[in-house]
Amino acid sequence: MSVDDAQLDRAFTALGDPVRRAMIAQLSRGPATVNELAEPFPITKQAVSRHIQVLEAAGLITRTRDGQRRPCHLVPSALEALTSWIDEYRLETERRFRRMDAVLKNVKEQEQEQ
Amino acid sequence: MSVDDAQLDRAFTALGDPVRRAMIAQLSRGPATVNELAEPFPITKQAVSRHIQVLEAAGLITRTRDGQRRPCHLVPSALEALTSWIDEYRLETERRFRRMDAVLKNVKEQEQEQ
DNA sequence: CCTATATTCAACACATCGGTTGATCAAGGA
DNA sequence: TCCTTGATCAACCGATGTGTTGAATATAGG
Repeated sequence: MSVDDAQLDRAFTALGDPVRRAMIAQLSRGPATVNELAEPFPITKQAVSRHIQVLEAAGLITRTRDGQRRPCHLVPSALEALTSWIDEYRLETERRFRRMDAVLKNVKEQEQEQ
Repeated sequence: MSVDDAQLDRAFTALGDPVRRAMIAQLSRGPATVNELAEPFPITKQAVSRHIQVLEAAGLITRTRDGQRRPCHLVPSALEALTSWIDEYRLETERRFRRMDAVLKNVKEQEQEQ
């Protein structure tokens, strides 16, 4: 299952900020509200609220309703889509490296036979 | 093996651009020069050169020297560092979901016993 | 030596990002 | 109803990102 290009843009860009990565880390331990997510950081709640909107637009989190609170929840499948994208190219590169190593090994053996 | 925070910033941000992701895809099929990487895009070589500098600063590629050319090579271990970071939090979230499912199942069973 | 090719540097324009403050909206509780 | 709390909206500011053009550097090759 693949995602569209613009969504990959948003997701990778979202992870390119240390505040948002820390939020991801916190949310992996359970849902949290804006206030709870804001607590560790020396920035305003408004700024945190916008970081959350970025994560939500990227599909990395979803939000529910609990009275006046809007808890955030991590979406593991969205994270999985990113690792899939990366792994496709990493694995292809590693395969290529192995093929190249094999070729070099053959060359060496032929040199020894001379 | 973990990387420092600023390097994660650069790497994830680097992947948050469709041009740079396309370059990663191309480099997974083999090394390429600035000119070769520029060919698919309707932008100047200078712009491509800077995209390459971003990828290099992020540690995602390295460059060698071949006469007047500067071929780029993908660094699979750098990609692996990113999937590791993501997987840590994805897997923790999935474990938590499974624990929650188990709890809900227990509640259901207790209700049936009443 | 002279020229062509590959790449990079420098300066600029414009958009987006990440933060602020102040106002606003929505839900709860005395 | 009134006040508090949680969250968001709007306007603004400085920094950064991505593109451009034009000049500079470095290597290859006649």
